[in-house]
Amino acid sequence: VMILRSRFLDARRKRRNFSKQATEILNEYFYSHLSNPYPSEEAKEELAKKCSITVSQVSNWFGNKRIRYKKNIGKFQEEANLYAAKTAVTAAHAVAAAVQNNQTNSP
Amino acid sequence: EDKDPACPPEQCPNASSTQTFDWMKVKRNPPKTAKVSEYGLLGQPNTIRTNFTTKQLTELEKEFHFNKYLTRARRVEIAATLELNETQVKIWFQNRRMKQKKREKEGLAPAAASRSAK
DNA sequence: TACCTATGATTGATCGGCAG
DNA sequence: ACTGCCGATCAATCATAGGT
Repeated sequence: VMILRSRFLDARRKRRNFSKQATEILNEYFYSHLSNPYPSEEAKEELAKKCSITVSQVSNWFGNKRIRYKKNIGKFQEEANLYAAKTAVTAAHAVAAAVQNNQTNSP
Repeated sequence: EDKDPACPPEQCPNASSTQTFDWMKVKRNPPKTAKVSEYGLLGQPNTIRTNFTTKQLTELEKEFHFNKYLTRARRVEIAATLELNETQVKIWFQNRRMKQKKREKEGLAPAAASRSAK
């Protein structure tokens, strides 16, 4: 096949892993939205800013994460529980705040 | 901000671990790049990702720089020349346009960022 | 150094929605 | 009803980074 793959030998070779904190932020979002891990364009921009990476990289990360997660859920179980527990608290607080806020201004 | 459509009122009373949500079950239909025609025994309709050759990509790229959009006639011509079906050529141009747009976007954001940093 | 897994990026093709 | 395009995503693969 002469490995026609050498057709572009692109930027993929200069790949650098994201920082530990960036991965932390992305995983927190992913697992706290495990029921629907599809951040909106706005959410992606926010994540990109927090992680100091581009929106495309955020998209790539979620794309890879979703595919790899469902491919082998068991392998991510530990990680899932870790983040689920970590974010369950903040999520609960957010819900509580939302509920209270909803009560104060309900027509 | 963002809402969680799944489980509004009371939830997570059980399930120590995570459940399997719909997005995890999503399965895409295999590519139908097949040419329904002959394939005697081994029913192997090209249900796999086509790997374009360097020659095909070079030609497509050249055509793209000439015209971002294809006309029916041009598409037929190119498909024949590169031995690809019209759908593949059409899809290649669509993906190429998206790629172009993404590049332009990524190419302006950094500039704006450096300016705001000053 | 060799080998294997984790991970970011690329890309042909699919999905849903919209316009003509 | 049918077709092309867009935007997002999928899914498989590439090539490198990291660990043993």
